[in-house]
Order: sequence, then C-alpha cells, then structure tokens
Amino acid sequence: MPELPEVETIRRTLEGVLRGRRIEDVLIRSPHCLQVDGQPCEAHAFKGFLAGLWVSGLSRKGKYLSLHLDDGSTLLVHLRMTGRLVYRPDGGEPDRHTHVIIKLEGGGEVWFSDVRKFGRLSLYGPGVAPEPLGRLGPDALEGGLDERCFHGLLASSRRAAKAFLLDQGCVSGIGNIYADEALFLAGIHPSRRCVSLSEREAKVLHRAVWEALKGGIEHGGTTFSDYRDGFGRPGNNTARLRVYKREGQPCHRCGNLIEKTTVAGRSTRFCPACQPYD
DNA sequence: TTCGTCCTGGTA
DNA sequence: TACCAGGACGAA
Repeated sequence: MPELPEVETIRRTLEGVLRGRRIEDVLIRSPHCLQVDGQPCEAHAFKGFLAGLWVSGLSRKGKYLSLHLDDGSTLLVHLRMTGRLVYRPDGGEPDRHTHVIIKLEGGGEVWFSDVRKFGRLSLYGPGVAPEPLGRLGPDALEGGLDERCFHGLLASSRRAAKAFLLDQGCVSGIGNIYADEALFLAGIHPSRRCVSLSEREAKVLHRAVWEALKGGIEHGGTTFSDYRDGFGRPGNNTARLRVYKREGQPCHRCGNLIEKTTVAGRSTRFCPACQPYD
C-alpha cells in the first residue's frame, strides 16, 4: 500500500531519471486507469495529450504524485493499493498487469502496473490545478502542520483517532500502516476520541506521525508484497514495524501480545498495554 | 459518520 | 470455495 513514505521514495527515485526527459510515445495496454480532468478518457486522447511533452519535475502531496510537464499540464498519479511506477532502462516484456508504458526519448520506459486496477493516471491541462489535490488537508510531513494546528483539528473532532489520521481531508499521506505505527509510538489507543486527547497527547501524536513517516522514507518504504520504488526495488521498512501485521506477536516494548481489531472500518493493530483506552 | 463498491491474488 | 486486504468516493 503506497502511503506517503512509499510515494515519496518513488518520487525521489524517479526524479533523477525523468526530469528533463521528453515523452516520445505512450503505449496503452488497458485504458481503464486513464483520466483527463478527472473523467475517464479514451486511450488515443490520453496519448495525444502526453506524447511530445517534456517532464519538468516531480512533486508529491499526500499519496499523490505529480509529473509536471513543460506546457504547464500535470500528470497526477495515484497508486491506491497495488499500483507501481517503475523506470525500466531497457524495456522488456510487460506482464498482464502492466497497463501503461511511457517511452522516453533517448531510451528508457516508465511502466505503470496495478494488479487490482484501483490506481489512476489523471491528466490536467496547462494551468489547471488538479482538483483532488485541493481536497487534501496539509501534507503530513511537509504541509506546515504545526502542533497547535494539529491539536486544534483534533479538538474539534469526535471521531476515533485512527479515523482522523486516515482522513486525507484532515492530514494527507497517512494510510493504514503508518496510522497504526504512529498511534503505537504515541501510546494512544486507536479508538480514543480525538476530542478526548489532551494537548500533550496531541503533541506526542504529532511527533509520532512525523517519526513514523520519516522512518519509513529513510528505510525506503514498507513492502509486504506489492510496493516497489521507482527502480523496482522493495522497501526495507517492514522489519521496523512495531504493530502493523504483528497481531499475536509480543510487543517490542512490553512483551504483551499485539491485538487486532477493526476501527473506522479498517483492520487495526495495537498493543493493549502500551496503548490503553483509559 | 458509516457502509458499500471497485478489484484480484493469496490464504484459510 | 469463501474470505480478506484496503484508498477513495458516493450513497445512505
């Protein structure tokens, strides 16, 4: 599941090989993932938009990756759960999950693949701000979300802390893995109501979110099966996880067994001793 | 605010 | 063979 650390790792790995490159051609093997201005579009329209443009840079907000093009348009990529964006210097034979191949002038290709077909490639024309980015709350790492602002947002919400962290309109970039990890680091039960958190707890959670995400980036993201960086390499953060997918195993901090429950409709792991509800 | 939907591979 | 995983979005 590409969350903020995984998307940021992809951005960093792809930036060096894409910046300043011209898109020579676009091979579309399955058009289901294509959009223009947020609406499904035909393969030829998508290809007509993109071919011939130069990549001027890559940026990220939340879990969205933006490829900025020289005419001012944007290719907005969301990998959802199983999407991959991988640079292949020598091309090769794509498998059946590879839906789009962007061929670069002078050699090299970028493959978009996605087993579950949830990911999307959305084109926005010159000067058009991608609408999905406008719906996002501040980026959890680089959005200038200070402690006071974070506490203010929490204090006005009656939802479970985990539901808040997962809501991209509140803070963007956190998914199921890093929400569980941050709540563990903060010692906060995932079902605790936001409004019940003290200013000190909010401060600790703010720091824990930062720590979980930063650590994820430093270790190249978390790979369980699908995630790969821009060069096709798995991440190294998996062994560092404290609770995610560790139910039934002892807590590294106290030795009690990690439990699994459902919060906000999502599987949720936590340590009942380190993260008491009361 | 919660639930269903999309989608397919892996697992029980 | 049935169920589970889950990000975003629309509906209830």
